[in-house]
Amino acid sequence: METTNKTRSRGRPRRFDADAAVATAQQLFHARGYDAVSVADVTDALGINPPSFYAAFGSKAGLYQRVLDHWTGTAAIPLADILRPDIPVAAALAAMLEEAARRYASDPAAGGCLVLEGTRCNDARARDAARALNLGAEAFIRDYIAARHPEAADEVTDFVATTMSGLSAKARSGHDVARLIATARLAGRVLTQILPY
Amino acid sequence: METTNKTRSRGRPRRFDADAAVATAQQLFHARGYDAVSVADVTDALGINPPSFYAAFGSKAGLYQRVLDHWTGTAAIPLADILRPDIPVAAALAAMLEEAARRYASDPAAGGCLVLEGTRCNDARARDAARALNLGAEAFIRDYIAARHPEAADEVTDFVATTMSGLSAKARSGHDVARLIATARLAGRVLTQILPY
DNA sequence: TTATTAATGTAGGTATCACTACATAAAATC
DNA sequence: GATTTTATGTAGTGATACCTACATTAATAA
Repeated sequence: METTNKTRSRGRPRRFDADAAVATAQQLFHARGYDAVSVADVTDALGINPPSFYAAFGSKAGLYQRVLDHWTGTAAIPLADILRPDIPVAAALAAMLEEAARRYASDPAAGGCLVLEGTRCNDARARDAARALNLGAEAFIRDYIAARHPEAADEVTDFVATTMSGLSAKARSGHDVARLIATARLAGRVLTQILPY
Repeated sequence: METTNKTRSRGRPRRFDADAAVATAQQLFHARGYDAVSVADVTDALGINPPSFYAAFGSKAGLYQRVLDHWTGTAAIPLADILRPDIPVAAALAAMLEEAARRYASDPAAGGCLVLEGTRCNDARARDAARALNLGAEAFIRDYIAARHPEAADEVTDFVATTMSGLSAKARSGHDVARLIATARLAGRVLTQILPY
């Protein structure tokens, strides 16, 4: 049994699998938050020593950036699939809120959205990285709404983004998936009320 | 000009005004969050040394408890005034959300709710103290709703609590008072829709 | 004034933080 | 097998976290 090392191009192979390390780090950051996870926690979980960590990731914030990239490709809500042009905007946004509720409560060890929680940490680099990702997602939502309801796009985007922040916060403070979905459905009612098509 | 020292009972008077210190600490905690404020930050702001700090407050978490108590008496949303029995429940809850939006964005240096943000810090004692206060507020809201709409109380309480968490988070990430109020009004529409009286 | 009691200032203790210098070991190339 | 290259293990750096021992100063009581 040997490591795969699919990503090596030339030279020596890596002694530990950086991709698997990113996945492990993602779990840690999601479960405890960026600030509460120390580099020692990560190196212990990976069974490596600090020099290996810094050779691979450069810094704790560098690892977090890698985690966010991995998360975007694997665990992010697929907005492009949910926000479909062939259904009413309100229905799509309501589906997005429900999907958020499901995901935020899906992992009992974690809770909340990795990115939204990351926007609140105390390290400037990690916070800015998470905020950039969140701003991108909100811009995508806004554009989707604006295509059919340009006059309501800003307001409705703020509403759904605020609701998602609240859902993430409540997921972290213990609300289970049923309570989160009930809340998401109530928020969805506003959308069907003000966005007729 | 001398210090008032209203709270001394017997023995030596205090050399610094602990009540004023709590107010200063409240500003620091509200502006930067519990984790990001160090004891050194507090002692520097107060012009005192660590022994005086620990003689007065016992610990950083002890100071935070005092701050929460002070906040309850001065800066908390007056739920008992807003949640009136002589107006429709939906109108009262909508007014509460709007008032939250106003307060969360009122201090440009702070942002968000001191208590809601405190429930997310990394110190167990401080977090539990903030959570206890938050749970008490939510129980008050739930009882208010249940008096006229017992079957909807749990669900609606979750919805307004989640909305307030979202408003606090968005206040911290830069939404101004106008955006927060617009979001609060949208949330309020759901309430008038499902709570007829 | 003297004795007592309380708050302060100086200085430091212990732990943990992110991060690194350096020598060693292991893997690939020749 | 010998050489080169790279990741690793040991150990530790400087900064900062919360908190405290102890001697001193100041304010009250006697």
